[in-house]
Amino acid sequence: MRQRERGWENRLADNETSEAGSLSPSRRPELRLPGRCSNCPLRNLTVYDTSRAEDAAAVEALRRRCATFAARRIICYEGDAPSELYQVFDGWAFRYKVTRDGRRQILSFVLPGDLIDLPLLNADRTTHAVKALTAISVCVFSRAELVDFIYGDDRRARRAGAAFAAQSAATDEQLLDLGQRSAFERIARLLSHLAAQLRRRGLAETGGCRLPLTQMHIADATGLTAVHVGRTLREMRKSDLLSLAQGWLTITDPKRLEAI
Amino acid sequence: MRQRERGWENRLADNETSEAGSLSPSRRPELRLPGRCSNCPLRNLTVYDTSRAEDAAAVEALRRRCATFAARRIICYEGDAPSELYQVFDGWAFRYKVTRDGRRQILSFVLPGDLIDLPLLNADRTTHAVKALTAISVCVFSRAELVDFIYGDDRRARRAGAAFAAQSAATDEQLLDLGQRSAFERIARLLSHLAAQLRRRGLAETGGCRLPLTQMHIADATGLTAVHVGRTLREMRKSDLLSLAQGWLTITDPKRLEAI
DNA sequence: CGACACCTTGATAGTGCTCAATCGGCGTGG
DNA sequence: CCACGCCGATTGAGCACTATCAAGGTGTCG
Repeated sequence: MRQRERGWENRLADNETSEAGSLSPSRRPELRLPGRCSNCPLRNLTVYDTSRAEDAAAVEALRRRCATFAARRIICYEGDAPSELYQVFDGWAFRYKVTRDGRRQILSFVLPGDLIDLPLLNADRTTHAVKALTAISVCVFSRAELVDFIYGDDRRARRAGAAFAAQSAATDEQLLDLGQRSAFERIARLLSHLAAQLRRRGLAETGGCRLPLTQMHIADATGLTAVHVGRTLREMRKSDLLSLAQGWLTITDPKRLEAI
Repeated sequence: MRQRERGWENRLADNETSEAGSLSPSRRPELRLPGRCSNCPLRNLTVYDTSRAEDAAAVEALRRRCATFAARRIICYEGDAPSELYQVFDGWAFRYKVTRDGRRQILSFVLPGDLIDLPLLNADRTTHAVKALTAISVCVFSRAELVDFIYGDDRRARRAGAAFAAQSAATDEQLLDLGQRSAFERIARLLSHLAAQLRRRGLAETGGCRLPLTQMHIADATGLTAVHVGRTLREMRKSDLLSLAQGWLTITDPKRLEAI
């Protein structure tokens, strides 16, 4: 049975403030902070639709404040019943679960525009922990108020439902990946999926995109070990499929990648 | 790369009518059909709450008809946009996805009381196929009507949301299982989880419960091969943990099982 | 400069897969 | 009524994929 010693990452306390690893200060992009909802670049990517001016105003009135979290900060633990909800504006986080003997599974990465822990709209306890991957900035809402806002109007409730359906489709894909696909396929699909997400949010450049994942994160997301992820990534680089180094992902052969 | 020849099961046409495998007619329970919603034994287990008489009447008015499907009948394919929704009354089904080269992942088993494909409340295409495992009986609703009914009242919409949250928690657990746990653990947890579900629905007896799964189904649900499932099941039997034979599951040592 | 995180590489081991054969049960058709 | 076909379970032998263990290298930060 695999049993992994708790890494340093798991020992971090709530007030950990160190920065993300491998980027030199010059290459580390600075954290952007949320502004007005009405011209938010993410406004048509969220659970609530703020493309109409009155809705944008309503959401902005609902927003309690903005906040930031340092990289590696644990945002919530499994079983918490937070009274506030966070919506990511900039930076990355991830949702994960841990077994009793310390093995970690990353369930999904949370990107700008995503509500951290969507099911909290309909349950009062989280079923997984969340951690900031990079420094992140978020908009903060009262859970009760946001829930009432969304369920106060059936158009909004349906849109939230659509977000649920989308997330459910994504996790179904993940189950297929974890259950049936090889290491090579899993990693290829994870990176390809993340690149697509970033493109949709306008966070990718033509030469590739910033991907602040360590091999350990990829390993925990795909159910592999970091060592094996490293080897597979080398294979991919050698066969000119893609390359991932220094937090930068370049997809060399998008066609072949899609075919996997 | 594993590549599995399409088994006979995948070749079945829509109108397949043969019965489920290994039970002799005497042991095969007969299929029960739905009656009045007001005294439905499943009434507090569904997406809509019919414990109040008026709600029960509303749902019953909404129900178009009852229907049955033969075992092994494919109920819908990935990508379908059905105009009707089914709620299982008796029997088992399962949701699954298939890769291009024929590997199958069972996403979940659908038990009495479950709406087949919950996300269809919020999306118009399915992202997975569904197949009857045994013969099943269902209540049939118009999708549009049921959606309007649920979103027409925010209490009902919230309850449907809670169903979403519950399913999301379940699939998160599954991701942890598939990504991080050994074959032994996965099988133990799957069977233990199914037994708990059946107990909650009053479908378990003290000596165990009926489990109409072949080793192939368990394999596809856990991401293993049927051969390896067989070996692991033998180990479990030998160590007096549980036994599964002839469609009957007996949990010999519930305590030790929970500890896994 | 040292500590630490992260990546890389090598050697070795093990879990679970593949291929193949056998056997019993059930359904079908002569 | 019996033969045959087919599915599902079981077992064995061999191997592939991935994990484990260990060591060394690089870059960043204090």
